[in-house]
Amino acid sequence: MSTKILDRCETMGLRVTGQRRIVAEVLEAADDHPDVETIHARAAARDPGISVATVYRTVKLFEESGLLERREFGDGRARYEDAKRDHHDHLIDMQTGAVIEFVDPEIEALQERIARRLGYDLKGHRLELFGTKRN
Amino acid sequence: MSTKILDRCETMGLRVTGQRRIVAEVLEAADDHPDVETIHARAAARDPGISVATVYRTVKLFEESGLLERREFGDGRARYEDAKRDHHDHLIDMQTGAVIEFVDPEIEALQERIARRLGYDLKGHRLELFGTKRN
DNA sequence: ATATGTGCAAATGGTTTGCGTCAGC
DNA sequence: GCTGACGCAAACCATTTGCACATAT
Repeated sequence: MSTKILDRCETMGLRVTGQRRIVAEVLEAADDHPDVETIHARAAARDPGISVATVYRTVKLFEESGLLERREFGDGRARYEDAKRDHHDHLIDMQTGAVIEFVDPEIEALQERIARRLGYDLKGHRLELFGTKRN
Repeated sequence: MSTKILDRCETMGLRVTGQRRIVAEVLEAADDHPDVETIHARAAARDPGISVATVYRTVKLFEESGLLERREFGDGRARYEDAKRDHHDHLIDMQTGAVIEFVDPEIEALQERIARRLGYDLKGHRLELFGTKRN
């Protein structure tokens, strides 16, 4: 399967509209973690007529279809990124809002180990690990 | 310093009102992670006249004073817990909303190590670690 | 041709705030 | 008594939704 969001969109049998094409391409090109307002701004640069409501509907659809992943970093708005990127986690500076991406195999093991330690059944569920550290 | 929220509230020089006393006691007694609506419900059981606005103002004040810690688990509402409890982190089941508390010294080291690896200055900042795992 | 997507504006849900009144110190 | 807290209702902000019209297939 192609790595492009738009192609996966078609593969999923979703209708390909002008707006969806643009939202897909915006997120394809993004190397950050844009919120809906930002996605809309970037999309509007290509099609000034696109509405925020459509962006909201589109990212929600894409997320439910597994094309995008929704992130919530505690600032009240959702952020999105291409689901097909290599797996990674995030470290957020709550003072500055800076987002640090990283990959650490230990986290994966840790999550599974902790859940297992507590007798928790993992099948089909998504687990989010929230760790806090004050310095 | 006493371990009771109310005492720390006084120590901080905050005015002790009937409502603040109740909110402090509600969170003192809580062994879960109540959101504002829940805190208000529990508080209203003692003083039916207490308003949600006051609960919002109080938990915010307490958080800024370091008496409480605010948590956001991705469901759109903030949750609070006593800041003086032993340090721990959280694992959330995004399907059921189940909150699993755990302590794991590796997470601490991991957070510091990752930030350091990236040349990030930690001083005075609070870092949140967000890890995702699908099963 | 028909089912589905879009834009607009109104509605929602959590949280904040202005204002007049009340209470802690 | 003065400063700050409370209750109420309106305001806010991110997100969702109803409806009339437009468009992909």
